[in-house]
Amino acid sequence: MNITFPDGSVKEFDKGTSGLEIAKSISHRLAKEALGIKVNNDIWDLHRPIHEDSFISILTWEDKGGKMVFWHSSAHLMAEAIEAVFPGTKFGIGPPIDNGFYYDIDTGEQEITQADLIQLENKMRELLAEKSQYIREDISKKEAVAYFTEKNDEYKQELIEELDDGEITLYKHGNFVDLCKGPHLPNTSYIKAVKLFAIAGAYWRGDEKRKQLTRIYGITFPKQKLLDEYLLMLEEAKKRDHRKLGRELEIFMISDKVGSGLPIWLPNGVIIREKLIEYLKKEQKQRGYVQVIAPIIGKKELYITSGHYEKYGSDSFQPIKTPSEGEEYMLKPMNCPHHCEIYKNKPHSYRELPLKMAEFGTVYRYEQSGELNGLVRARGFTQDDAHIFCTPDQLKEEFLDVVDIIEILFRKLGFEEFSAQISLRDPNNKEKYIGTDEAWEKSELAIIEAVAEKELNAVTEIGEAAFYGPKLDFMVKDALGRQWQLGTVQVDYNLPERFDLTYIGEDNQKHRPVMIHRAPFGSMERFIGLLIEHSGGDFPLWLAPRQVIILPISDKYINYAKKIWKSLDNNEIRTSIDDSNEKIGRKIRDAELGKVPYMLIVGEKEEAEGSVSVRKRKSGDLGQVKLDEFINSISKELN
RNA sequence: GCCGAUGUAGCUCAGAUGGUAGAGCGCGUCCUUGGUAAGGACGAGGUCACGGGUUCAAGUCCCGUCAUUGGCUCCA
Repeated sequence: MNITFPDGSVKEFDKGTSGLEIAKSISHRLAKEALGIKVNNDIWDLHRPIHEDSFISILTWEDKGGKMVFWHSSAHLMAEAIEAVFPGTKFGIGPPIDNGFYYDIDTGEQEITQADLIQLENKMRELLAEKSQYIREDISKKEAVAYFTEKNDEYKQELIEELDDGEITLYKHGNFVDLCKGPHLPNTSYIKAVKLFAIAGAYWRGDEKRKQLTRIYGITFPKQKLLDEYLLMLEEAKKRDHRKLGRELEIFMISDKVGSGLPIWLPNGVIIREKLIEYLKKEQKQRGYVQVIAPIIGKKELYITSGHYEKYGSDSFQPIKTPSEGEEYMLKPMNCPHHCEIYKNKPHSYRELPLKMAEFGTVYRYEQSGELNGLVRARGFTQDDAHIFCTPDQLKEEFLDVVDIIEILFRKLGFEEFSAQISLRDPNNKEKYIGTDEAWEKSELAIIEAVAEKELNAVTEIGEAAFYGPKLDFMVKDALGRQWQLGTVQVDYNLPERFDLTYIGEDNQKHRPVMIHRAPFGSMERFIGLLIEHSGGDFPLWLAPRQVIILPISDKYINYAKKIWKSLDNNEIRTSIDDSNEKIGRKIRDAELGKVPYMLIVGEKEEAEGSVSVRKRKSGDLGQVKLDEFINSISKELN
């Protein structure tokens, strides 16, 4: 049979040759590193014989597929350990995930706690040393049902029910047998380092109404060194946690007494926030957006009209009642209903469209308590919202313009790597959505074409659209490679309908405009939370709350420091003076930990020459320059 | 909302088996007036999240509430 390699070369092998044998024929090293083999479009066990002409690639730790095989096998190993330590445990599912694997289990009466993880880890180490082979076995549905019925494992039984006879396989290793389609490592000894992390509850099959199982998360590696690096990375992430840095750098606070999920912006945070807003406003103004400001409450009827009350009313902050009239007002959960009312304030001609209405609007949503997370998930937050009212024909162009803004913003903030997700409707399930086929086709096409034109790296998800229109979401990767969902662009046919929005067309007839909702940052809170973690608190100069700090060598030079401060302040450079009674080394350390981009050290020499000694955050001493020179260069940097 | 963990000074954390609270950092005062990542001395800070209960006695044990946190579910 002919085996085609990823580089296109073809080599002949005997029928029944396994992936491992093919790897060996290439190099000893590859055979050692191989974890699985991709045969055509499936991943197979290395030991599984190949009988037909195939395209193959050998998967190692470097491949995502290789890691998946590795972690899937690790999940089985953990299951074996669990069964040994907690006999009678029933098993749900145990898949690999982006960083490791988990297994959902039901230990019945036996309670499993954090402390047991150590024991399980030890058991896993013991088991992997046994070098048990992972053995694949085809089994009939009847046999499979019989096996798991006897084992009294109703979860596996349920999974089998949904499979067709003839496609059921078991994997055995050591003392553990699992219903599993594989693939797996040749044997357990590939796993060299084990770490179990956490116990969590997880609903069986993700269904809130079903039993909650115990989920154990773990990660394994083929080398101890890789585990050490991973743990180090986790520590780094912890250091960058926006909740920790947000407190230390006095960006925001949360007070139990004010309410959970309600971040309060401190002066340093306000500077960052206002700078970002200023930048986006400028960008929007150039593109013809107009700013509006709506109140943060609105009558309940407004949200009944918009449909939000019906859908979210009972899970929202409940209505505010007026003292006498018996009217009910709600905290606004979205800005769009207000903006629709603004649109209706006067009749519109097609000549005015697109109308781009922007507001940094603060909204309140009663997020579930378990979801709250610093700035990243809050109950009160400010969207960098805008609604574009346009004709269907203008949709694509407007979409492109929005994508353009998002790109510019992300680049400006140093997120070079970002991707997008196109969410379309499920054409087999049209009743879930509102709007005509024609409108959907037009708007989906507009998004797809806009994405293609911008050459965005996008995935398409069918059935993920909102009920009122398709959308495009943007994801960025932060400095540690973590994905965050940020900006969103959504097409909406629903609200124009509900609010009966119209414009007069060229034909002198009334037409329905289309609305685009868009928020490039998503929310100021979420975005700044991400920015904190991405930058580790080392904000770019233009956003840094304190841009320059003057460090006098001793208090003899405080007067000179004040003079410098005045010059910098006149140039709108955010400057402070460390007039504490400390030595220069200490002042530098404090400024460094305070993440101030520039330190100006001034003493006898500097005062005599009208200069400053510049020290840059993280890079150190840049030498002595004239004050004017420094102001020039920093102003240039800020351009 | 659900499962697990946690809640002690502004921050980070110690406080076996119940006997009336401690460190480092920060803060204040004083000494020191210094040249590129921590100068020194002294001092002030705590209803041990809150509410009940057990006990002669609770930071410590039990119950409840609130909050934080790791997940799950949800996310206009």
